Amino acid sequence: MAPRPDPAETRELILEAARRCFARKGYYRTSMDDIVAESGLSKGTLYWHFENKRALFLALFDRLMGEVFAPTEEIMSSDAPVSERLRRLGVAVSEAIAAHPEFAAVPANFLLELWQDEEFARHYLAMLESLVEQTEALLQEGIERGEFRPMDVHEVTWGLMALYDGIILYHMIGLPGDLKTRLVTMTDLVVEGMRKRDNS
Amino acid sequence: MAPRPDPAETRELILEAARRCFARKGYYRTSMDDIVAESGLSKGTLYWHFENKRALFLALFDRLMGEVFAPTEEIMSSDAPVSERLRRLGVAVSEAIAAHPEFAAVPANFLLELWQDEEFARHYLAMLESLVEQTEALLQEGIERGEFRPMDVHEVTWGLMALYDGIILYHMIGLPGDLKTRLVTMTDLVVEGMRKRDNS
Amino acid sequence: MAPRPDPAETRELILEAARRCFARKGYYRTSMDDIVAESGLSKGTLYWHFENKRALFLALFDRLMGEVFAPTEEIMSSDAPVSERLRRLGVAVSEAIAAHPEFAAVPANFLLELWQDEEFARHYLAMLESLVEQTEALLQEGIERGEFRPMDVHEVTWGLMALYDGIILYHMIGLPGDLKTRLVTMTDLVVEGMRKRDNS
Amino acid sequence: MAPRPDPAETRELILEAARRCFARKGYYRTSMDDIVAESGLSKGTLYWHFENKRALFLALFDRLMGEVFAPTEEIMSSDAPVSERLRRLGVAVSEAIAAHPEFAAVPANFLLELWQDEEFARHYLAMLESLVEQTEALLQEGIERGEFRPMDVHEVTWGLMALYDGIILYHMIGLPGDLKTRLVTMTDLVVEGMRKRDNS
DNA sequence: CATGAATGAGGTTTCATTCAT
DNA sequence: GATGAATGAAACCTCATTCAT
Repeated sequence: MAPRPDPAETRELILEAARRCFARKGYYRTSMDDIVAESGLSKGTLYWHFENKRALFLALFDRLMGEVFAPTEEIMSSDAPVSERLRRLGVAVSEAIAAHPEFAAVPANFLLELWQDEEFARHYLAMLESLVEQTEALLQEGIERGEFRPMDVHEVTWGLMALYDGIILYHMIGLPGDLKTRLVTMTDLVVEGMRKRDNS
Repeated sequence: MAPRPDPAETRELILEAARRCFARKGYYRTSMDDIVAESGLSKGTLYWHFENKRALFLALFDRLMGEVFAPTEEIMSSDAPVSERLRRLGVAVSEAIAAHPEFAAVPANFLLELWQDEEFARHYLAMLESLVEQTEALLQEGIERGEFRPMDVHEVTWGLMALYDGIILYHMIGLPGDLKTRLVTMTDLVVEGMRKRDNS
Repeated sequence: MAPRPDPAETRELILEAARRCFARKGYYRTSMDDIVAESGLSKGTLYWHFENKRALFLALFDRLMGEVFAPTEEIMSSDAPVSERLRRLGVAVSEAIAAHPEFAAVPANFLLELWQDEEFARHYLAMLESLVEQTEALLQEGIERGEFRPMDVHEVTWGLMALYDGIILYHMIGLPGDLKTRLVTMTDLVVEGMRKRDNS
Repeated sequence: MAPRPDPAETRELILEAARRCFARKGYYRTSMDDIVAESGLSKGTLYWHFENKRALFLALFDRLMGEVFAPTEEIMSSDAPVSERLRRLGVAVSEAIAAHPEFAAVPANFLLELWQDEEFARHYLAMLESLVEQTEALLQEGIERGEFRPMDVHEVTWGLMALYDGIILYHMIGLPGDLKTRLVTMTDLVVEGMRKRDNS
């Protein structure tokens, strides 16, 4: 007899296949048949595990965001100087992406769907907001410790997010340059820009 | 029969209708039928003026990028301090986008939905590269004038591009915050980070 | 829902519907919608079983050619006089065509509408060549047995093919006359023309 | 001022362009736009000279058939032996085709349309019948002169037509071999098959 | 006579989803 | 749990034809 397959494993196979497909061709250009072919499973199985294409994408997104942001919490709560912690964040993110080179495209795709899709939008914002809160607290700490000048912490936090997403996006679409170098360079510049000057 | 319309005007009607549609629903979710309905023209007319959906989008993209980047040249070649010119760039871009609220989504579409498309990618890169060259020259001038510390001009230029695209993207997808404020705030932070310190 | 039908049977239904449609209107004038209507199936089903219209036609063609040429091998390898075998071939072909009155138009379609198509041409040639080889061997045997005068076997074989296809074509397009009579009459004339004369 | 173009010349240009297009791609795959491009004229001009695509094709067909069959009358009414005249017919046809290598495909295309198009059918049959009558008379003369055995003249005439069309068709679709050789070889074989034997 | 933009019905194909087995 | 054939709406695109200039 064929060994009865483990459902959790099947789910895994689907997610991995979907990850490869979405990374290769994006959300719209990936068909369920593509994922069927990539996974070696059947169409019915896909629909048994995931309600529809969107739900499959959403599940994948959750897991990917988890992997990318897993190290952040630890870094943020260390007691190194804030500027040092920010730089380490850049390094951590770039390493997470480098470790999964092909999956990295998915968040960009996600934004695509997000934009004008209520369900997605709520989902993504929730995720982003927790990250924003942590970063705001980090910057605030920097100010209180006297590392940074006073500033609009909320504004700069969103600016940093946008900077990171922009750099990651450029990386995904194959623009030239090294991801880690660019993340660190730009983080350092912004950190330097925030730093308290002796004469100020 | 109806009096013969001016072909150039027809082309315009199509582009405007397409702009509204793409801004509303994105590239993939907009069908040629949507544009037909929005324009009030016939499908044959659309295909008479544009080879296919992709070509229509590309034509639209070109024109939009032109509008957004039209003011940059003038700003870049002024003789104000480089840091001042950079800040004005941010202002100019945000105003161009604000002036055409509904069209602005199109470039984001381009990046998000179409980066898998070789033809599109080449097209966009060509456009970006000219901007990169100008910016590199600007930063170089800043260093030579003693405004900025020495740095890897190429790297920072791409980082600035990514920063701008990230901020614009966040704006397009409706994340909270004011576009101009954010562009200026972040530009200033980076400029401050590049600035030559008295004691360095 | 309807009880699950047998896929092989579905394929059969499609082929039969296509056969009727192509016979009625030819390849180009038959739309996939025509075949959908004729088969009572859905468009998706057609495309599940056949990659595209061309592939459907090709599959149909293969089967029809198979039916028409099935009896040839047996006839060719009998030990009757070669001239007798050639005449029997004509009879067999005309009977195969008469047995499937409505399908017969498809090969004509093939030749007339699709000879510009590389893929089709290759396909047809492969089929024809095996037939050509057999016929060449047959004529050669006729010469060696002293039934026929020496001749350019290759040239005459292709001439016979063309004769048959011409006659079948005229039959398909409804020109007057009886298929079998004409095939046999012309075969006999050519055979007579090849025959060794006592005084030569 | 531009010299006013001669309408007859324009008509000629259209027919020549159409000939090239139809020969290249067949009737259905040739679009009016193809002919517009090939001719360098405008769509309106095509429709001013010809009512529609079909009428254009028909006009072209007439002229081509005229060119191919122009020499037949003279040959048929010579007083050479009938067998010799038949052979000359084959030569004449092959030379007419060789002289216009690219137009030759059109008659085959014509048959395609003919098949199931009443208007075309009438047209083609009228042309063919005049040829059939001449050929029947020729064969009859051959019998009366004692060159040929008695036979069903009508049947053999249609058989010869089919033979010629088959050979021409094979030539058009690019099957191997030389057109003239094949026409002559097969004509001779059939003539030989009709010839009165000394001992019969 | 000539032009070419405009038309719209109709073509082929794709694809997310369902459901009997 | 798993399968894969079946569905049909909807996508993109073609093209013969018209007609105001």
